[in-house]
Amino acid sequence: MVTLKQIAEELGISVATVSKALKEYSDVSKRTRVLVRETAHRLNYKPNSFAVNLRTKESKTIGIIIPEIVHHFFSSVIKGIVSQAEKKGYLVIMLQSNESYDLEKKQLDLLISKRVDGILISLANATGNFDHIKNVISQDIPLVMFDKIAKVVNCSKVIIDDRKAAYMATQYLINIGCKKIAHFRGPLLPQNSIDRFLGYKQALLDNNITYDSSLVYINECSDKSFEEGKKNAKQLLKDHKDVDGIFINTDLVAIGAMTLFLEKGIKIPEQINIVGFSNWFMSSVISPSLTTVDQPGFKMGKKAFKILYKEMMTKKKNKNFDYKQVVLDTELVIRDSTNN
Amino acid sequence: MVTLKQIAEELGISVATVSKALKEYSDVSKRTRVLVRETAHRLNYKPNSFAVNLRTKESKTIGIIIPEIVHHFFSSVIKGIVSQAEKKGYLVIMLQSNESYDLEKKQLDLLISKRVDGILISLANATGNFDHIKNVISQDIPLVMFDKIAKVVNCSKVIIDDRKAAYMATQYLINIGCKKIAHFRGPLLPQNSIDRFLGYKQALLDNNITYDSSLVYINECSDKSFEEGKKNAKQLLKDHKDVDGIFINTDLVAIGAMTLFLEKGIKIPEQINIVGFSNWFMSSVISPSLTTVDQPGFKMGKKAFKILYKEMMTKKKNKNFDYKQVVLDTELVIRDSTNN
DNA sequence: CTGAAAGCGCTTACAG
DNA sequence: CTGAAAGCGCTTACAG
Repeated sequence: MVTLKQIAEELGISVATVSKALKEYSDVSKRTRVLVRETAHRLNYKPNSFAVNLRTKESKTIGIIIPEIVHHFFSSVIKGIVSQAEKKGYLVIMLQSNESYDLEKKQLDLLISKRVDGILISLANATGNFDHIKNVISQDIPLVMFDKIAKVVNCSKVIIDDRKAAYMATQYLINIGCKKIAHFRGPLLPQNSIDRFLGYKQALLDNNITYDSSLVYINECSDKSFEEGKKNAKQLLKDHKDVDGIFINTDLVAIGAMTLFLEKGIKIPEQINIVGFSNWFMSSVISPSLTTVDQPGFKMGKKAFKILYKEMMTKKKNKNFDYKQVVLDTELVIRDSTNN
Repeated sequence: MVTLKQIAEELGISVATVSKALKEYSDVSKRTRVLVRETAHRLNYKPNSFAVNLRTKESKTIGIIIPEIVHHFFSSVIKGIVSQAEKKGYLVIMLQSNESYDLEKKQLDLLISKRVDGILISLANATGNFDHIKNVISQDIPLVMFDKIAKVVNCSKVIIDDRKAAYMATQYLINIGCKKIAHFRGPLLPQNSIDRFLGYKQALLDNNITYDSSLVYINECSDKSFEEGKKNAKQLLKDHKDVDGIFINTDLVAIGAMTLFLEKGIKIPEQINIVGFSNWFMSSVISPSLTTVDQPGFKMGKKAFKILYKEMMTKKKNKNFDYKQVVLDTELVIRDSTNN
């Protein structure tokens, strides 16, 4: 590999001058600058990033930790992050926590050891203690949480208003005439699962519909969403034959539920109205197509990187930054699984 | 950040000894070793990876370039790579070529500049010239291609036998009695698109069915697969009303086609048998479920990393390595979209 | 405008 | 068993 030294020797000048010429410093003569650049190009010189990192104390690399890669929403977020990062000359290291707290913690350590310039993270469902995150933040390493966040942690965040979105979805079911509305919520722990549930509950209360906890179904295992949807739907039919609407935490679970209903000959939306959450692209494609809350993954990824970038730049100038919380808009996409 | 120097000063010994103690070198007294380790732990010492990289000339990082992140198959491959890499202490930088040759080339340069220890790549559809890849290989940087490969490039590869798999799929359609079998192929360029087409063609020939090029439909734009499936299906109905089987390049396209047929009241599999390719998880879930070729993404990712790892280790010992080509098994998963 | 020098934080061959 | 020294390849403050 070609080094500055070799270019310097080739031209009979010093390494310092070569370095400066390559960086377009103004205190190098035009002649030298041109000569150096030509030689560098001819020898196919590429700066040794290891050395650059060591000197500048930056890696121009960020890390991202998500619970699950094989997931339409998360991969959209990643795409948003990677595309934006590339524009700014940053590379992205990807890690998957597998919804495990221990792994998440270990991976955070890994990224710190690698001395990434910043970290983007969406929490694992199993994460209930946030000391590992706080620890990173207290070291002044820029960190932005997205989607699955911890409200109690003080840092920048990019989210949607899950509560409001769930409220709107439930209100919509009420508006089209549903009287008995069930809710399939996700696992207990993650904040957005909680918020969607709270939105559902609030909408009922505001419309003078008594909240009935037996209408709320939990699905524990998030990597078997489709199956869980079927299971919950089956149970629902046993428990409450007269339910006429369901607000479901995630599209894939909703699709599972719809599949079961169709198998059982129950008509959607005539007998049961269904609203999902996430606007997974399959949801527009299945039959009947699914009414759902659109969750802007790509946009979220872009925004999260932008905030992180600002924090990294501010830190570089040794200034302090304020934490920012961005709430992205969601939209209820009305399709054929509800009776409109 | 704590450095070796600080530990050394704390204990009144040299940096060299601290370094060796931390690395469990045998020529350090037990007492010193223990002392150093305790102090390092107490001060929360983390080696500066920038300095380590510069000295050891490795980054313990690999790069991966894929055409598209938001894609079930590719995200499965990534998951396989990331999980395997983590086991061996490697971090993974992810880049997306967006099916663009120019981007792919630029990103390869980026990774080289970052001095990653190895590269995994699946080619963009637009890539027809392979000099950028050959250039990397000629620099002795370990590189493994997977799934979308270039046959003419001499390097390690992990693939499935697309041709054989397509042959089996087509043969199956023939076996269940199809007389006029169409094929929806992908874009023209990528090797696996070509191979699947050739497998289809060969199966026809071996069964004395005349190959008719008007039965082969191209879909150009790979990020609108579902729509392209519908479009091709529509065209097919106009061109060849009597087709009784279709072998389709990708599940998502197949699902698009099925959707159109169902809309037009055509019965699957009674009127048309459909076989897809990839075994996307939705394919088992839709109605009718889709017969398809299972393409083992997670396994492919793991295998690709393993081969890359071996090459990196061999290179480290300054030995030469032979290129390896691994062909993973595929399986025809028979479901309800074919008449069995 | 150019270059010598120091230093980033580590590792390792070598001397003692 | 310990440590001084050199060096990985850069960047930048400083002197001239």
